Order: sequence, then C-alpha cells, then structure tokens
Amino acid sequence: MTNPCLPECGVARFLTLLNGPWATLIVRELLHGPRRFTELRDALPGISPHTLTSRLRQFEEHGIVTRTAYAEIPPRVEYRLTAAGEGLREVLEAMATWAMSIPAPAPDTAS
Amino acid sequence: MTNPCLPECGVARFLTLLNGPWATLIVRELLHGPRRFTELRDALPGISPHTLTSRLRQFEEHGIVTRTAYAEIPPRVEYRLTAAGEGLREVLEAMATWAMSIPAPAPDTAS
DNA sequence: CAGAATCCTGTGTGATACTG
DNA sequence: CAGTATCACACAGGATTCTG
Repeated sequence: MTNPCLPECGVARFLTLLNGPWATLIVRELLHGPRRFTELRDALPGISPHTLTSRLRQFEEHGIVTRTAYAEIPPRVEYRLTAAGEGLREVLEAMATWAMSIPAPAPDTAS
Repeated sequence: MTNPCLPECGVARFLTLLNGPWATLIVRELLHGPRRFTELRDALPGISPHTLTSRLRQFEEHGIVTRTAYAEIPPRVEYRLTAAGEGLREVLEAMATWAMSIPAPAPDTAS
C-alpha cells in the first residue's frame, strides 16, 4: 500500500497528502467550488487527463475530495472538496500570502 | 534560466519556491534555529548530501536562507533563515494543523 | 464528457566516492 | 566538516489513443 500510515510530523504528513506540483493547484481550483473534470482541466493549463485523474483519485482515497457521477447524457462528474478538504483553504492562503511577499529573485542574466 | 519570474498566483509561486519533498522539511528544521550542514543531515533521515546542498543553494538564491562560512578548523558553515524564510513558520504551522486533523486514510486491506 | 491504457520523459533524489 | 562529482532510480507528469 502506498499509505500504511501517515507520518507523525504534520508537515511531512501534509507533504504526503499533497505530493505533486499539481495536487495543490487542483485543490486551489476546487476551493472556488465544485468542478467537473473538464472544468478542472481547462483551469489547469498543461495538465494531462492522466495526471488529473491520478491526483483526484488520491484525494478521494484520503477523503479530501468526493466524486459524484450523474448518470446522464452526456455523463457528468462533479468533484467537490470534503470538509477536510475545505480546511486546506487556510493553508493555501498562508502559502499565497507568504509567497507574494517574496521579491522576484535576482535574475542572473539580466542586470 | 530556471526562474525567469515567479508565477503570478501565490500558491503556484509557493510551489515553485518549495518544490521538492525535502525543501519544506529542511525549512522546518531551520525554523528551530540556525543549523550546520551535518546537523541538518542528521535531522533529516534519508537525505543525501547532494539533495541537501541542492535545496540549500536554491533557498539561498531565493533569499530564504543565508549561508555563513567560518574560516575555522574544522570548517563550520551555518544556515539560517532570513526574515523572509521565517515567514514560512505560519505556513508550516497551517500545514501541520490541517494534516493532523486528517484521520488516517482507510486502509484498503483492512476491514 | 470522463476517463483508461500505454509509453516515454524530466527531475528530485539516493548511493557512493572523492576533495579542500 | 562541508561539500562536490557521477551514476542510476523512482515517480510525477506529458502525449497519444481509445472507449463507455
């Protein structure tokens, strides 16, 4: 199993749950409300369906996201953050707040 | 160049600055105070000197960490978070707080 | 529309050995 | 002590193709 038990350290644990570069960005989108597969794909320029599916499934396993499929034509699937997932809002906000306070790093090519 | 300009989005920006799995853990250690190379290595079980050096250098470039070398025998080098780096404390705390509130994921083998 | 399957690549990382 | 150099690996991710 990929996840026998989460690390004791909260930070390490967080990193285990939101491992890839895309994971956090997907959550960011979901924080704006429920989204369909294609909506997420469109909102994340460059992401492949493979990666999106992979991350979404992992989130489901961890109880961060719920997947709701509607037996309609055309098929519709909605991804929504769980209460646990919603809790990530504060974390993402902290990230953004910090990151925006960092000055653009000195370009080593330009003066 | 690896970093022409940080992403506009704060979250993406954070992800760019603290990319690898080890990056955040190194910051976590530094949050406890200045550390020497070997101290960091010992505190991070499994990390290789290669990786540690790599992350530390990147942090230097981004102004998150300062490197101070003392011309002594034996040589001593101290890594210390900058004011900007200290700002990560809130972020890591948010991560830890959230992560610890997540129940251990359902083992697909048990039950 | 929402994936699944297959193949391939980029890169963070590990292991080991060597140097100032 | 504090790295650096080199090689190799695992895995997130990309591209493409196909199906319910």
